[in-house]
Amino acid sequence: MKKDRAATEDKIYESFLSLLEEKGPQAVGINAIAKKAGVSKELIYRYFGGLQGLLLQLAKKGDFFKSMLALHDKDLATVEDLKEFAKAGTQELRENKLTQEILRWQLLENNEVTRDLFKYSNKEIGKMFAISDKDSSLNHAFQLMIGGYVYFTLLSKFNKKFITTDLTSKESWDNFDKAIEKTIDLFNK
Amino acid sequence: MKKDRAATEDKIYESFLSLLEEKGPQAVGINAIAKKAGVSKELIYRYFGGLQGLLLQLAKKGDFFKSMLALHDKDLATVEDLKEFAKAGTQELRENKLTQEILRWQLLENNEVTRDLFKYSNKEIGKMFAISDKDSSLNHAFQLMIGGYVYFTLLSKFNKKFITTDLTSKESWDNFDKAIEKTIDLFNK
DNA sequence: AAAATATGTGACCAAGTGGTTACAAACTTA
DNA sequence: TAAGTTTGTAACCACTTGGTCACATATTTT
Repeated sequence: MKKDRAATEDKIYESFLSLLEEKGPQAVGINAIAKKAGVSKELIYRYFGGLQGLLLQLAKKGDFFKSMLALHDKDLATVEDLKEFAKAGTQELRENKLTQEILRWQLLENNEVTRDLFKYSNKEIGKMFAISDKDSSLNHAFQLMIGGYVYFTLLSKFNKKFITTDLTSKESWDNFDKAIEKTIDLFNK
Repeated sequence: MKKDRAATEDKIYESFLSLLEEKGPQAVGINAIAKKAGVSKELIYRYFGGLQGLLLQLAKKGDFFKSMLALHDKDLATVEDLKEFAKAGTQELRENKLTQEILRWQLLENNEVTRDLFKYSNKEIGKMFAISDKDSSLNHAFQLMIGGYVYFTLLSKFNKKFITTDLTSKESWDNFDKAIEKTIDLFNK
C-alpha cells in the first residue's frame, strides 16, 4: 500500500470542506469526514488535532469574503463606492457556500471548537463594515440590510420562498440589491 | 403510584417547550424531553405521536407572534401605523424566545417532522408582512431590515457583539429601531 | 541489512440516538 | 369481586457519536 501523508491530509481537508458546504455544520463530524475521505479517523486527530484543528486550518486558509476584501483595499470615499461595495458583498455572499455555512454555524453554537474559526471570520467581516462606519446614521440601517441579506440567503437553502418573495429567482435578489442602493441614496440626500 | 394522563401530557409538552426555548432546536430530542419530564419516552409516542406530534401541537397552540397579530387586526393605513407596527414586531421578537428558536430552526432543516410547524408559523409571518406590501418600493427594504433584525437577534444568543455593535445593550436595539423608522420615513417623502 | 520512524487500519470503548417491546400497576367497567 | 382497559416503566434493539488503542505495513535512517 502506498503511503502519502500530504495526499491524505488533502483528502481529509477536502472532505471536510465539501461536507460543510453541502450539508452544513450539523453534518460535520469526525466519523462523517473520515468516511467521506475513505480514511481512518485516527488520522484526523493525528494530523489535524481533531475537528478543532480542521476549523483552525479553515480559518487560516479559508477563502471566504475573498472578493470583498479585494475591494476593501480600494479607497471608498464616495456614495457610489459604498453602493458598489454593497453590491459586491451581496454577490459574494450568495455565491460562496462556505461563507454561508460559517455564518449559519455562528447561529448555532460558540464554543472551544469553533472559537478560532469564528474569531477569524468575524475579523474579516469587521474590516468590511468599517467602511460604512463613517456615517453613523446610515450605519445601523446598512447593518440591518446586510444582516437581512444574510438571513434570506441562509433561509433559501431550505425554503423556496419567504412570504411572497421567491428566494429562487434572480429577480428577487436584484430587488433586494436595489432596495439597499436606494436606501443608501436616501440617507445621503 | 398516581396516574394522570392529562398531567403527564402537560409535563411532556412543557419540558419540550422549555428545552426548545433554553437550548434550541438541536437539544430537542425524544430522550432529552422524556428525561426532563421524568417520564418514559414511550408516552411521548403514545400521547403525541413522537416529536412530529409535539411540533404539531406547538403549531396549533403556539403563542408566537402574539402581540403582532393583535396589532394586525387594526387598520394600518398611515405611515405612523407602519412604524408602530414595526416597533411592536421587533419588541415581540426580542422578548419571545420560542419565536426565536422556531426561526432559528428554519435555518437548519425542513423535513417531514418540522413541516407542519413551519407551515403554520410562516402563515402567521405572512399575515404581518401583507401590511407593508402596499408600497412595493419600500417592501423589499422593509423585509431586509426585519430580516436583519431577526438575524441579529438569533446571533445575540451566542455572540456578545457584531463588529462594533454591542448586542447586549438596549441602546443598540434602539438604534436599530430608529434606523427602521427613519428608513420608512425616507421612503415616504 | 537492521533498526527506527512514519503512516495507516480496524477493533474497541462508553455514551447517546430514536424507536419498540414486554410487562406491571392502577383505574374502570362489568 | 373479577375482567378489561388505561397508564406507566424499564429493558432492549440496532445504530451512531467522539475518542483511543494495539497492531501492521511502508518508508527512512543508521
